[in-house]
Amino acid sequence: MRSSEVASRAGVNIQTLRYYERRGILPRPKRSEAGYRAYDAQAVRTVRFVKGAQRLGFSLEEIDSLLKLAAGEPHNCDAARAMATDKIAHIEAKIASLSAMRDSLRQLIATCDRSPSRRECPLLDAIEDESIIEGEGR
Amino acid sequence: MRSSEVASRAGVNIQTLRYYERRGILPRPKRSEAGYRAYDAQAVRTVRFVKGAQRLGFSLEEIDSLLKLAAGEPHNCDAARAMATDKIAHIEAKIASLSAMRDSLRQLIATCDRSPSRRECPLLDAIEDESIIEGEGR
DNA sequence: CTTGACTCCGTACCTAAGTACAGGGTTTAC
DNA sequence: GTAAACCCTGTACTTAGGTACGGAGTCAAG
Repeated sequence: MRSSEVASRAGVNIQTLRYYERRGILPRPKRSEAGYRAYDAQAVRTVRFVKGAQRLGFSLEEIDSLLKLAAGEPHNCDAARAMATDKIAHIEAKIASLSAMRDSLRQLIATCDRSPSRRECPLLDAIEDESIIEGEGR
Repeated sequence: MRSSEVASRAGVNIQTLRYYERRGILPRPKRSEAGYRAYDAQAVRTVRFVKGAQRLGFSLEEIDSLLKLAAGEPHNCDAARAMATDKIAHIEAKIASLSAMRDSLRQLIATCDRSPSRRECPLLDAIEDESIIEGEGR
């Protein structure tokens, strides 16, 4: 697959592919005789994952570490488990905040026939400040 | 409460408060005789919400619309309900992706005593491309 | 009554994550 | 065999979301 095909299938710009390659997020693909990049189908999946994870609030650095983890790095099982456990904690914190937001909005829907100031939507309190103590989210 | 207190309580820079004010995300607070900003406790909650929502992948523009919704805008109940319903759909899509990511990582933990290449972690497929058809996420 | 710690404003700068451009080679379709 | 439509590289620009800087006013403590 050539650059433009991967790009259009994954819904990104061609330059973005090069950018990800430079960042080490997308592996350097094989090249044709003329030096053209020849991607496999995996590349599309990877890029889609990256874009999706970004929408969930992950930085490229975090996404990079998720990709490495999914690819079998680190080799050491205990280390891999520890990393995965840490990621899961972060993810569950996000899920908890989102669930609380959803519940607030449902409450708004239920009470929105009242005067606007009397509507109930405790959205501001939906997000507990769970920073997870700088345990770094790399 | 003066700027520095709000900033430190909410864990942001003072300049960030001014920036949010300019963006219309934080309401212009009352001023002291000398022109100093005098914030109420609500400001801290608002800023914390903004930072939390950003970690969940919302842009300031989206966050602005969530804040308005929570504050009783639009007045019209049907319009407010429609907006809230739309937000909920977006939020649930995020929750679904995050849940799938978490499950993938759990699977990794369960299978990580195998050789790294034999570990199972379908992380790349965890995020369905649910863009919600440009239904705008304002 | 001055020193240090705060505030104001406007403007300029920074980082992350792209995106575009210039100047060049390749491939395919007529 | 040449134009359209690709691709390459390196470098420069852009956007969102801040952050810092300069010059000036304020206020409490010694």
